[in-house]
Amino acid sequence: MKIGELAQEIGVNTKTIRYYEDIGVLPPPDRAPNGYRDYGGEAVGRLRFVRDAQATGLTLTEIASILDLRGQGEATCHHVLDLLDQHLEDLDGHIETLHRTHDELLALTERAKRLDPADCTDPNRCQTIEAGAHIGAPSGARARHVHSKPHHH
Amino acid sequence: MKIGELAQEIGVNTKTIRYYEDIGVLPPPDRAPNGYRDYGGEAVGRLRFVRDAQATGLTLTEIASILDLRGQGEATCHHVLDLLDQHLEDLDGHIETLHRTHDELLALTERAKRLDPADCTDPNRCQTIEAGAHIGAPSGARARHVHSKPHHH
DNA sequence: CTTGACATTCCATTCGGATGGAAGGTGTAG
DNA sequence: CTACACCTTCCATCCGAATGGAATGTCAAG
Repeated sequence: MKIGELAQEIGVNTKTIRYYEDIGVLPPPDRAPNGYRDYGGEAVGRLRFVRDAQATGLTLTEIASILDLRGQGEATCHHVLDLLDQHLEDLDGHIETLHRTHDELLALTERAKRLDPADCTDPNRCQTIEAGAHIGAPSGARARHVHSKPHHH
Repeated sequence: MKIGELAQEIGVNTKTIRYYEDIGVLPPPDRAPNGYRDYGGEAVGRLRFVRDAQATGLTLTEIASILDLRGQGEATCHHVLDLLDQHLEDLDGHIETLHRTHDELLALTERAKRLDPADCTDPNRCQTIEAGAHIGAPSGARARHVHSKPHHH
């Protein structure tokens, strides 16, 4: 299958696919006689996994190191396992934060809707905003998570 | 409290806090006579909320539009509500993807560990990789989610 | 045999989200 | 007084993740 078909199947830009190939997230596919990239069926699953893994917060580089490392030996094996372990742990915390904040946002919208049957008539006060103003303030112990990855410059 | 104290409390760089202020995510705090930023207690909750909201995938701009908009009138109210609704929906899907991929990753590491009591002795084959090679391929209906937000350039 | 949809490579730009560093002011402990 | 940590503003840079566009090639349909 050609790059455009793959792109459409997964719903990404062809540019993105070439970019993934450049940075080593996707292996270079075969080429048709005319030089066009020619993908086999596995490519779909691969790409799909990349998007999912990305959604869990893995960077493309980490995903690459999981999927595209053969020929590196023992050290890397441990490295990859550690990475996965660590990420799973992070992920659990992250999911928790998500749930918590989900509930907060939900409460916020509900309150705003209830507050608001008269439909925000005063152009100088947005009640959603008022309602949100004190958000996050008086609610108990809050685990820090977010970007445990420090930016490393 | 001074910017450094706030920063330490939440665990972010002071630069980041000034940056948030610049882009309107945090309101300009009072200033001490010497010009230093002087934060009240609410700032902690605010900043905490920003980090949590960010963790759910809201961009700083969206967070700003939720928290920092008074004086815009009706249109904006609806806009904010829509944004929240939409985001909650996205969030549910996202959490689901996270769970699914969490399970996949977990299975992957487990399998790798089991496969591997002899500890990856062949420097030319990483079994974790082999195990991962077919990942994402033959497992049923997979809801697309990830970045529903198209990049808008 | 041209028109249009798709490819290719290569280089530049965008965007969001920070972070670095210079140049200088402030405040407090020794 | 002098370190020294901390603050200020302003400007530059970095990173990850794409995306845009130019110049060119390929192919199928009319």
